[in-house]
Amino acid sequence: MEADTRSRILDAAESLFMEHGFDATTLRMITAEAHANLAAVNYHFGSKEALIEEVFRRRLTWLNEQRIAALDALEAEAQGAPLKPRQIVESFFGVAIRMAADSAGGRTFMRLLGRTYTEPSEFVRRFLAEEYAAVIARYKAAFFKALPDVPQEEFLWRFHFMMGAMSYAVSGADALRILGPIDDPDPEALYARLMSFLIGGLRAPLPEIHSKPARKPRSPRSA
Amino acid sequence: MEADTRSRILDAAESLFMEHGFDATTLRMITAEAHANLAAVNYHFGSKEALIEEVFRRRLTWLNEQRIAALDALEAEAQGAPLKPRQIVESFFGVAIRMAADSAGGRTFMRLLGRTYTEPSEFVRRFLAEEYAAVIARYKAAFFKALPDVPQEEFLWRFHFMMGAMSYAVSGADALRILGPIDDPDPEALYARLMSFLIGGLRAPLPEIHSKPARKPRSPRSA
DNA sequence: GTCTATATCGGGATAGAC
DNA sequence: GTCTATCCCGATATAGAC
Repeated sequence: MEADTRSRILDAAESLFMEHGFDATTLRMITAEAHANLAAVNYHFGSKEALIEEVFRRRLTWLNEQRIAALDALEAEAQGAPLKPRQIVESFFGVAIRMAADSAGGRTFMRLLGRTYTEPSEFVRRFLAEEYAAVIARYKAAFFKALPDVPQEEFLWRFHFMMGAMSYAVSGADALRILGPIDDPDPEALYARLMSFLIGGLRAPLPEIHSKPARKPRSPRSA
Repeated sequence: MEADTRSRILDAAESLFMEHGFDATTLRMITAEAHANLAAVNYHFGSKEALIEEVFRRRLTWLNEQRIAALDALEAEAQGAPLKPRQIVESFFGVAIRMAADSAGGRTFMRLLGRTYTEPSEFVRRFLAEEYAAVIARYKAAFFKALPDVPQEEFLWRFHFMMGAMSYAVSGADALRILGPIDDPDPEALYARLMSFLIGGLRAPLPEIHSKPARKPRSPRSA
């Protein structure tokens, strides 16, 4: 608990960003929680925006390195043969679920990341795209090789859907409570549940793209 | 485009909330976009918080009524027999995808809704839970009847995962662009893709809950 | 119902002592 | 590296004329 000021600020910011969002979180809240002085943020990071970037960078870099290392290991073992989809899914999302299971800030961070992924805030999304570029390229290649029968565009959407399911998975029981009372699952169970679901979705029969022109009643624009 | 002031404010707020989030969106931005006076928000809605609620209410009430009507129709036709999972999924998520396909504010609203669902902001989440209570109860019952072999807790998680996939689906190409360049799909194609994925996930083999104690390398807490 | 003007507050950032 | 004090800005909300 008594890390240096810089780390305490990052921990506090991560937690408060998750709970209140970027804008609603003030530097005053952060420094109060971190038992640091208000001016310390600008001293250590230069600006609030730079602090946000650093909150992501310190964990995301590590996370994606783990993913690439996991893929390296799988591909070395396969000796050029295509991997099983299940292996690829497990290596990509497993690393994330494991981080989310980390009792320290890992869970908080993964929830924050999932929420941020769809936020339209220009500067955060550009930053994320850069951080992800390398790992995405590797996994796309691995998936395309493993699933040659799935059109690439179809696969990209399924990957996107998987990210959505994963994001809600780590966002956890808080959100789920809208569906009704439920226990917070232990991480192993959550991992198993999510993997079944993801593999099921990934391997589902391909859709008929020219499908039904679903009835479309007019939606109201005002009360 | 020349609706009354109240509607113009709701339209502008919906769009700006989606783009910038609740806190980053100021009443000044809203009234400027709506060609209304700054004081008009407080006159028509009383406060920013009440405005936020009204933005959700005006579309969500209708959306969930459609869902219940769709389920009523299916159950009437089935005459007491369990529905097919596919029918239930299509009626719940189909209504949403159709609203998202609406060229007016529907798409904006669905994106906003998906993002808000996992936001921890107390007051919005409580509000959403109330708005959803009736429809969730109905759909839970229908699913439990249709899938008696799936444990209820397992199903709730799968429902939650489906909501996540759906949320990312409507959040659309903006977020997907992190995965690489891709066309904005036409709504029919998106609908077909998502349904395949959701059904595949919902019907996946049940996970082994006592599964592997995934290796857990330590994650870093600071740079 | 719509405007202008303003009260009140709290934000990010910085200067400069220690 | 850490503090106090402060600048400057823009936020929500309201008062009161029209």
